[in-house]
Amino acid sequence: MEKNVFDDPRITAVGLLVEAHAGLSARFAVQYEEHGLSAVEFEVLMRLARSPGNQLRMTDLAAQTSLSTSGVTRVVDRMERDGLLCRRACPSDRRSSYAVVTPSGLRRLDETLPGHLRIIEQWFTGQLEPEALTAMLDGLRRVRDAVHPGATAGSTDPAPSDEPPSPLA
Amino acid sequence: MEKNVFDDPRITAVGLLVEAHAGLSARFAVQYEEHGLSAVEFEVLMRLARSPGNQLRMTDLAAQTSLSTSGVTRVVDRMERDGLLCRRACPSDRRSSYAVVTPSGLRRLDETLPGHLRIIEQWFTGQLEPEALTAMLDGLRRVRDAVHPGATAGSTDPAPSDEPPSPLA
DNA sequence: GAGCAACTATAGCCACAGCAATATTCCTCG
DNA sequence: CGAGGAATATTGCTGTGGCTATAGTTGCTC
Repeated sequence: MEKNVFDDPRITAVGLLVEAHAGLSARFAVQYEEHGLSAVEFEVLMRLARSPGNQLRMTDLAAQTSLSTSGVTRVVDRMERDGLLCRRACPSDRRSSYAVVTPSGLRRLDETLPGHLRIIEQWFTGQLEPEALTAMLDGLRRVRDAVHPGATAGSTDPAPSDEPPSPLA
Repeated sequence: MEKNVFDDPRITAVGLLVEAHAGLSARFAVQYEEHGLSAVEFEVLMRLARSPGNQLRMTDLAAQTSLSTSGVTRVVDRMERDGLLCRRACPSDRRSSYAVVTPSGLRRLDETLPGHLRIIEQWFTGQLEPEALTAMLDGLRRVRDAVHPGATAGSTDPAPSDEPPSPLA
């Protein structure tokens, strides 16, 4: 009997992470759709709504999401067309424009958030006792801090902007 | 001072999961690329290589990956064109075809796996002491079992096939 | 002040994947 | 045995997002 690489505990570990993430994302997606949003649109709304003035420069929005700058252009195009966002010229730098959440966008987010939180509680945080939950979250935080999303390549100290790279946590 | 929804611990929790996953996936992606593979191609190779006969019916491959059946058709097209896979007619059911890993595909996987494992260890499993790691993995397993990837909608008992739905863990 | 590099947003082009439609094959029931 | 329905793989169409080029803007250097 030869050793089977596929049973390697490291493979198992990433499998758990990937499948937990995928399953949760799928749950989120169906709930987003109930409110006419996609996952990226929801994330954009969240990032903007938590920013001062409900707005963010396109570049900063790209840095905070998993999108490229051109990707942000397209998403903002769609969401502006749908009335959730609008563009605003940056007074101090004519290269930049702000994406601003409209009242309609804020309303949409308010409608979507309660169900979102309910899903998180039902399928994620509520699945574990408090100690187990904090243990898992501590582990995830350590991993997150290590891989540091935003520092994709092996740069020593990216510091892409003044904003904290991961304000979500 | 009003309560800020964005500081809700549930939001923080999913943020950790999402960012840890995203960061790790990004690390994986650059290593895959060093060996001319994409993430889905690597996953396809893994799923096939661990299956008896290094083969799987297209539908079963779709069920085991995050792809739809048409998605599998395209991926297998590309990988067959690249010589990593080949199609084989199913003798017992002429509707089905097998995707079979070629020796070249197995070689590619063998070349890619060591670096993959190294990345997992460096950025994921190696970031935590053994007890913290198992605590986190136990939590992830509970969440994974709850959301049950493959049962996307609210069906009570999907049981899509005889195969275990998540052989990765 | 002129020149030049860096930055910002966008548009063109392409790859990828999902949905729906289609063709073929299998199975079950009458 | 035949008909109808389920299953399987594929293709067309579409939406999405990344990469690169481009145009406009800023700031730095000399």
